[in-house]
Amino acid sequence: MPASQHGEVPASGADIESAVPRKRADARRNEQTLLAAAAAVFVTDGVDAPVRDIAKAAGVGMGTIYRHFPTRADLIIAVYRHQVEACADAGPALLASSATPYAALRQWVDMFVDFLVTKHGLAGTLQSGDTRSGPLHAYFLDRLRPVVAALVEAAAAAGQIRGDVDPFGFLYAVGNLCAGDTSNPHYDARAMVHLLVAGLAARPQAQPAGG
Amino acid sequence: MPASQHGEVPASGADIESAVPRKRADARRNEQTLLAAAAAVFVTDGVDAPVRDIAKAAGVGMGTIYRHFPTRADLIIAVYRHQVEACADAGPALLASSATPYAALRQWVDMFVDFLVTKHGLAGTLQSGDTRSGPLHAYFLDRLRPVVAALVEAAAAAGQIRGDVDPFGFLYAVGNLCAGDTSNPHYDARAMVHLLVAGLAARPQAQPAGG
DNA sequence: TGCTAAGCGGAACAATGCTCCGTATAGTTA
DNA sequence: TAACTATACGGAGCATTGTTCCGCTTAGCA
Repeated sequence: MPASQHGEVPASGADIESAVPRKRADARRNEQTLLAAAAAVFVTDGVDAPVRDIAKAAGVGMGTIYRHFPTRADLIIAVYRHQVEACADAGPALLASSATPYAALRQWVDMFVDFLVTKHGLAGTLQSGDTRSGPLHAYFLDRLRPVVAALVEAAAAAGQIRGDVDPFGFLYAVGNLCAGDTSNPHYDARAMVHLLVAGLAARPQAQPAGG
Repeated sequence: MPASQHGEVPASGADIESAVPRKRADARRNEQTLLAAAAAVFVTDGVDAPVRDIAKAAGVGMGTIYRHFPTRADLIIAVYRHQVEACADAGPALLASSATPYAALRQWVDMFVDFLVTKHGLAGTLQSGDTRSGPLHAYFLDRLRPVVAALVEAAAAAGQIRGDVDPFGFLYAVGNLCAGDTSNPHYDARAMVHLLVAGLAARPQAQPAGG
């Protein structure tokens, strides 16, 4: 199957001639500089740092950023791509190594939450439905939804969680729970996600939904 | 007791002389016009509508908006104050009328979620930790936290939910779950909140929290 | 060494929250 | 009724931020 094959991306498809004529050396150098600078700025100022600050940190102009990364969201994707891929790969691995599918699901969620919570503002950018964040939103969800779906379906098949859980909605919900003021000492995103995951395993009972 | 006494606000404290010298007639008229216009714009364009649009809809200038409402957030608070107060009042009422505290909690959460979900963008504005939304954030949380705390504590005392639930965090979490792209047909905020509430009632089990 | 396409920097544009200040007027007083 | 002043108003303007545009520079090649 045409799986992910991420990791090193030397010259983005060097085999297919004519398609990508190989970038100029300074361009490749700048791309790496930008990724490093962006990662550093994201750590100190959060993912919401202005594009200008990143350009300044990298010592390049605005135009250079936007030639390499069409939008802010694309830059964010590029910076975190490796970690997202690692999360995606961890799903099947946990499913294979854990005692039960539900245990795998819990571990996977813990890993994902750790990722989101430590990247200040990332979860927020992920959820905001504005046009600009579109690509980021789509990338995360497209990449991770199948992984979550496999975990959820396995746990449901094993009878460990209810069978009516929408994987997409669940993933989105976990992201939402990690959004907002992450530095707020009074809000413990991990605890709330644990509650949500516990709810997954609870036997569905008649909800007095008044609406 | 100096309770809320919201609803009509004739001259904001007519008894205390000198403190508030009673606004001019045109000012009072404009404030009402603004509230109505803002409410209408929020319904059609969402809570994130630009201040300029609201000014235009009300037929006033920017200055007029900002004299009446120091920030965007204050305007939003004013528009939804009645509904927030209604939510706050519903807490004790449900606790008194419901069969069990947990049932009251569930019903209250349903009511709150209905409120948030139908006001496009409100939950998002609520959570975003930026300075501008500060007042809104603070108002909602300060007003509703005690209500949720009473519900949660009653349910915990009755042994219906776990005892280690932080009311603040729970309220914040519900708000978060309602944030994001509410119009996304693939995301059902109500269902996710139900999951969270179900997790409240689940017996705490050893979480393999790796951290 | 010279040429050209690829790449670069940063000014400029658009959107948006908010401030400032000159002008208009409600309410009062003579 | 006329004059006066505190109050209120309108909207231009400022600051921030994502994004685009375009003239200048330079890597890579002949």
